[in-house]
Amino acid sequence: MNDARISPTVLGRIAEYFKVLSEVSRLQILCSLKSGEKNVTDIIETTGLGQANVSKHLKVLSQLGMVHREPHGVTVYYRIADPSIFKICEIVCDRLATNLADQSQDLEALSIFRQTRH
Amino acid sequence: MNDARISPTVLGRIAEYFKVLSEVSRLQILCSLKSGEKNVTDIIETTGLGQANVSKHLKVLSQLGMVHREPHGVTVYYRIADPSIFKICEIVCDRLATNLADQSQDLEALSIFRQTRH
DNA sequence: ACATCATATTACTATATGATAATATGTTCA
DNA sequence: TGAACATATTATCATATAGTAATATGATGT
Repeated sequence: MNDARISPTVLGRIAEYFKVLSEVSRLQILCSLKSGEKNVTDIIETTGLGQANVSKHLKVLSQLGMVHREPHGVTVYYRIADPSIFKICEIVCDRLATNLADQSQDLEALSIFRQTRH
Repeated sequence: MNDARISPTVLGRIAEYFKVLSEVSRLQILCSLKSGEKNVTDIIETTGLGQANVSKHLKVLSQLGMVHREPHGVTVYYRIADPSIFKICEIVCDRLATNLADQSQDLEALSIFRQTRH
């Protein structure tokens, strides 16, 4: 009934969270960390992204608490700090999959126009 | 072990989905539809956003299959087409809440520095 | 046909940010 | 101390897009 008006401040936090997840490069980085802790050089290699770029993205990710930063001597290790990210991605993937399925079903419905030649 | 390299195309789709959810205005619109179907004028009123702005956002939302568009005569009704949005938002909110809780616990830990005056 | 109303589109501006090259910081080891 | 290396920062450019005013489209009732 009532629309449970959520304060713009809270919506802003949520939007901020989604914005971090809305870049392919950052998703690549998160995926590369899914199998476990990696240092920056490893991340650069597995993602193919530029060094400065990776460094900047890692800063964003760690500032929002999505990854955990742990320096060891001269190298710095990062790991996923917020596994709920992947649960969220799963839901999105499911949704995208069903969308695609619906679309292909629509296409299937058009089969009545197909010429049946053999 | 292996990082299950997801194709950039798929990651792009996922990123696109998150990008749509990463704007406060669009979250406002989605929230205003949570209680049920609304026409554009209603959405404009409940969100306080400009008309052109709402119209543009609704186009984005419906093109990505998040809302469903249904014209009735001169007015157009929109409704949530993808309720999994709210499940996702819930997870994010939980996460933000625990983040805040952690932070306030950190603050609490600093209490050893507090002067105990009464 | 015309006036009215709801919604959509267009054109424009201002702002944000992703990518990258160059440079800086900071650590280890000789 | 100084060289070598890993990571971070800065400056810059190019691109994307949110907001808005003005206008267009399209349906309804007279």
